[in-house]
Order: sequence, then C-alpha cells, then structure tokens
Amino acid sequence: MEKPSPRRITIVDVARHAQVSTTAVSKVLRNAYGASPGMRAKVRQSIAELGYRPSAAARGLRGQTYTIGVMLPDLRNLFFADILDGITDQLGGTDYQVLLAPGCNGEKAESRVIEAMIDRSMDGLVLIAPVSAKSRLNSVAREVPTVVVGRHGPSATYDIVADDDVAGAFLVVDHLVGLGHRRIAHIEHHETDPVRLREMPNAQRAQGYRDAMAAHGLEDQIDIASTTYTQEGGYLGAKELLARPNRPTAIFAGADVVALGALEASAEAGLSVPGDISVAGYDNSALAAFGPISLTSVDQDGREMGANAARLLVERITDRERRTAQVKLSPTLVVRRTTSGLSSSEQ
Amino acid sequence: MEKPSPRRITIVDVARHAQVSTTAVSKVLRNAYGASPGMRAKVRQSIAELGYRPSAAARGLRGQTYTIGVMLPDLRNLFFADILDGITDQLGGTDYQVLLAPGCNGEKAESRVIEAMIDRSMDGLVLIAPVSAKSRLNSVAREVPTVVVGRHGPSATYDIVADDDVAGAFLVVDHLVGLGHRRIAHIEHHETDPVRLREMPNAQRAQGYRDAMAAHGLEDQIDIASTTYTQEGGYLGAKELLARPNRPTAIFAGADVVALGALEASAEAGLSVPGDISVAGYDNSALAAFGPISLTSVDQDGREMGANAARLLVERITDRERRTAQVKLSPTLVVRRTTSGLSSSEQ
DNA sequence: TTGAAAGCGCTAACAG
DNA sequence: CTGTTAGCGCTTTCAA
Repeated sequence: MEKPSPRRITIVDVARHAQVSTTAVSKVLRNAYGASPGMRAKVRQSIAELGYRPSAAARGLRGQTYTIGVMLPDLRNLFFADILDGITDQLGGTDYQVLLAPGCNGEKAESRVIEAMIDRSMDGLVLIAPVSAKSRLNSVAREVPTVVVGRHGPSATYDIVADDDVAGAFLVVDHLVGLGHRRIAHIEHHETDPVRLREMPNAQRAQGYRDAMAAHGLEDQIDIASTTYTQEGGYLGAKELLARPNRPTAIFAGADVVALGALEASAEAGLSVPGDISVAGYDNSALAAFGPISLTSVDQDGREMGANAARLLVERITDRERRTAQVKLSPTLVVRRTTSGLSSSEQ
Repeated sequence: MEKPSPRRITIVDVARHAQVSTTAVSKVLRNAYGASPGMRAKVRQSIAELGYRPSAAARGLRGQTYTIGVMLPDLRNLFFADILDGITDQLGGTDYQVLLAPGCNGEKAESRVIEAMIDRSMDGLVLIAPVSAKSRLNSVAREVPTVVVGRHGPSATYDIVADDDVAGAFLVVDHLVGLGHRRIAHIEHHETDPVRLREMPNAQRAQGYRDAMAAHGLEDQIDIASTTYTQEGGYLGAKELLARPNRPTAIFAGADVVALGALEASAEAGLSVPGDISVAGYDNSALAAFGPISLTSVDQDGREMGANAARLLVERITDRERRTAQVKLSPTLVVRRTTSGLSSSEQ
C-alpha cells in the first residue's frame, strides 16, 4: 500500500529544488519572457522530477485557469458531440482544458450554468445554441471571452460560428423538388420571441424553407407544423401534417430527431418511406447515418464548427480588443434512403 | 449600452456594505456556525443587493470549490446521459455544480483528464467506467473523494455504483431460452487484462452469459464473438457468428450499439429479425426504445446509478473517513420486437 | 536576467 | 457571537 501524499507539490518546492525563485518557475510555466535557457532547463528538470502540476485554482486568482467552458443544451443531441470533438481537437496541442456544463434547458438554467463557469474563472466560454436574451449574452461576453455557436448574430461583443441554415433548407427543398415533389411540408420548432426568430437556427431553417418554396413557385404549397425539436415533436407534427386533406408527399424536418418522430408517425399511418412519403432531416447525426434508418439529412460539419469556435476563442483570449468575427459554414446534403421520387400513383 | 463592470464584487464589498467583517460574510456563505440571525439577514440582503457571487477559484485555495467533476468515456453513448441526469438531479438542491470532462478514450487520455480535474481543485470525482489501472484509481481516490460507476470492485478507497451485469446477462439468456432458443451466441468486448476481466462490465456480462448458458444445460452451445463495444464491432461480430456452420438463432449483444451492428449484419445476410434471428442488447438506451428499432434490451436505470453516485460522493466529501460502500443495482429486461420464439423451420 | 514582495478572494485559526 | 489576521499557490510589479 502506497503512502498517501501528505501535501501537494507547489511552486515553492520546485523553486527550492531547482535553486531558483518562484518567479522563475512561474515564468517557465507560462513560457513568459525573461528566463535564460539554462534556467528554463533547470526548472523543467525539477518539475519533471517532482511531478509538479500547477494548481489551476491558484493560477486563476491572478492569471488564467487554462480552462475553457463549453455549455451545451442537450447531451442527447449527438450533433453536439461533433462540435465538441472539433473543439477538443483544435485545443489538443495547447494548455487549455475543456470542461462541459451539462444539460441546461431554458433560460434560467442556462444563466445558472454560465454564472457557474464565470465563477470558476474560466478563461473563455463556448455557448452552443444559447437561448438567453441577447443583452444577457452581450454582458456575459463583456465579462469573459465568448464564442456563440449555432445562433446567428451579429454581435459586437462575441464571435459567432454558425451554419448557413437558410442554405441548408434550400438544399433540402431543391432536392425534393428535383425528385418531383410539390407538396413539401416542414416541421419547425415553435418560436415567438422576435430576436430568437431572427437568430435561432430553427427559425432560419423555417425561413429558408419558405424562401425556397417561393423560389420554386410553390408558395401555395407551403405547409408548416409548429412543434418542438424533439422526437415527440416530430411525431406529433407529422401526425398533424398527414391528417390534412391535402397530405404532403415529402416532409422536411428541422432536425434529425424530429425526422425520427416523423418516421414513426409515417409507419403508424401505414405509409412506406420513401415509397409513399419522403422524409429529410437536418444535422446528419450518427442516427441519420445508421443503416436501418438511413435518413437523408443536411450535414453541418460540427467538427469544423467546433474547431472554428475554439480558434476564435483562443484568439480572443489573446487579444480581447480584436473585432468580432462571424463564421458562416456552408452545409451539404447527404442523400440517403428516406427520399425518392414519387411513385406513379402519387403523381 | 451598459457599462462593463470594471471589477467584480468581492466579499470585501459585501462586508463593507453590510457593515460586518469578511469573516461574517464567509460564514453566511457557507452556512457555518457562529452568526446571529440578524447578521445573517443583513449579509444576505447585501449579497442580493450587490449581486455578489463568490469566486470558486479563491474558495478553492482554502476550502471547497463546490465543483463535482464527472468523467465519462464517450459522449455518444446515450446511456451516460441518464447517469448524468441522475447526478444533476441528486445535486439539484445543493451548492454543488457538476462539470464534465469529455471524451477520454484510453488510459492515457483518462489520466490527463483526471489530473485536470484534480488540478482544478474539484471537491469530488465521479468516474464512469474508467479503464485505468486499479492502483491508479486508488491513488486518485486517496487524493480526492471519488465514486466509480459501472466498474465492479471492491475498493477500500472509493465507493462503487454498478449494475449487476451477471444478473443482466441471466435475464437475457433466460428470456431467450424461454422463447425456445438454444443456439444463443454472445458478442463481447475483448478484454485480456486480468483485473479488468474481473471488474469491467463487459467481462461480467460475458461471464454471466456463460454461467446462464451452463445453468440451462447449454454449455455446449456457448458461442462468443470477441470484438469491441461499438456498432462496427457488433457488425463484425455478428457477421462472424452468422458465417459459422451451426448458425445461432439468437444473439445477445453486450451493448445496444453492438446490437445495432448485429441488426445491420443480419439484414445484410438476408435474415429477418426476429423471424430468423433474435437480437438483444444491453443498456436500454434511447436507441433501443426508438420505434423502428425497438430492441429488446437490459435496462440499467442510469438515473438511479447517477443519483446513488452523487449521494455517496457528497457523503464522502462530508466524511472522508467513512468506509467505502458498494451499491449494486438490479437490472430489468425490456422486451421489445427484436426477440421472439423460433419459427417452425428453425426448430 | 533574476528575485523579493505584494497581493488575487476567500477560509480558518484564534482572540476578544 | 464577532472580528483580526495569517495564509492557500500562484502571478506580477518593481528593484536589483
């Protein structure tokens, strides 16, 4: 049985061991200016020998904590895992450690979580699809470097990385029209707040859907079920759409989980996919790619979004005065087996 | 445009505003003994008026950070989301904040992440299905209160919450035997390390499978494909099993993702599920419940596991001398549409 | 280039 | 019950 280490190694231990000042050790730790190569080597040697690791809590009191906080609204949405991979990849070589704040549904929980991250002196924040009021986001960003992912802007205080959701919606509608569909319906996440209506991805997708339909001269075919971005929302939305007198031949769901619900509702209604009805999703999550489901979906390249977010965040931590950037990524369409042309009886 | 707050409110500001000492404020903050009701009220009032929030970094230097770190190996495994829900639920009323350390595959990444959490002075750690050497886990637990979830023990330094994987395997085998199956195969996650062979859930499930088969007098039917707990592992494992001369009529996959791979392989082989072959998984993840898949699976009640882990952790933070506990939860079987009796041609 | 010394915001002894 | 004081481990002036 090993003896429990009675006390952690501190910078003082290292300084004594290397026979230098704690200042010197601190400089080496931060790769700061003002330490000779010889001293650097000595200090590094001692650090390795003693197995010293700096205390982030103590560092945070004066300088940085080398911690990046990521808030994500829903652990069950696999798309967010891609974003996270992008972030951790990008931060791989650096001293930054990523910590996640889990499951914050609603503005209140979101605020609590953001505060918790600020209280823990995190050096920077990545907020994924936040729902908070814009003024709130701005005041957060004024306090700590922040990048917002998946919510459109612009903002003068935080950087933004988002998918071009309007373009994504066009991809789907174009694809379906190309297959001969005209009665193309959409399931959206219900939204009333005017700012969110402009900034949230779900609203942009719905707008893109409307614009795309209009661009094809199909404004009279526009048909929207307004529910939520959940599997149940998709189920209920599709049920509603399928019950209408002029039943759609294709459904564009605003998210993959929504599409799954729509698939369930279709099966329940005795409709075969894609023979009787085509279904497309958004996010190209692992679920969409899964063989037996094989859902046509819009790919957002979450990895790339995450990598961009991390890059921007580190830049802003380095230079808080830099002007904010808005990165908009182009989505692509991944056609799989849930969309096809109309069977003759439907035409 | 609001003015950016030039400096954060500190305990000193609160003390001055309430006309008391910082000690008093600190006591109120921690609900510590030695403050009159009148003083408590005054301080609370000032805290609210000034919008004061304590700095976790500073607190950590002397006392607690009120932060619980959760390490989970794979964000894409939805079962872990349930565990997390259980943890956050249990910690809901307390001052503790949960932070996650993401995606650590392999012993090295795991060590790095654990160190990062310790360096950030977290008050306690929940390690979910860690793969590190036992000595490593013990030395971590000696440094900071730790609960290990999903890996069997026992240990004298950390608490354990685990599912009774042997019982779970029995549930599956009993169910399949009850349906008339005899040639029941298993897909396991390959494991060689002797300690892990005893402690990891995957190994326990494989052992449970063997024991259950023997209990039914079917030891000569034992048939195991040794791959990994991934969808691809399931696909390859099932392919291997289905290619054998004496093809199984049922496959017990060690995890839901593995079962999905097995479903793909079965479809590819032209076998209908459950007509030609039954498939059962483990974890009862959201995927299993999803209508079109509807996988028979063992339910571990991740929420309950998480809640137990959080409870034990807080207990241990409060009393580090308490003897360690091992909580073993009984799984249940959720029968869905991927398992059924043999068709007459197979009997 | 180097190091002494003064905090960062909080908690915990200890005195009153 | 209340306040004074000495740090926690690190960074950062500022002199040498």
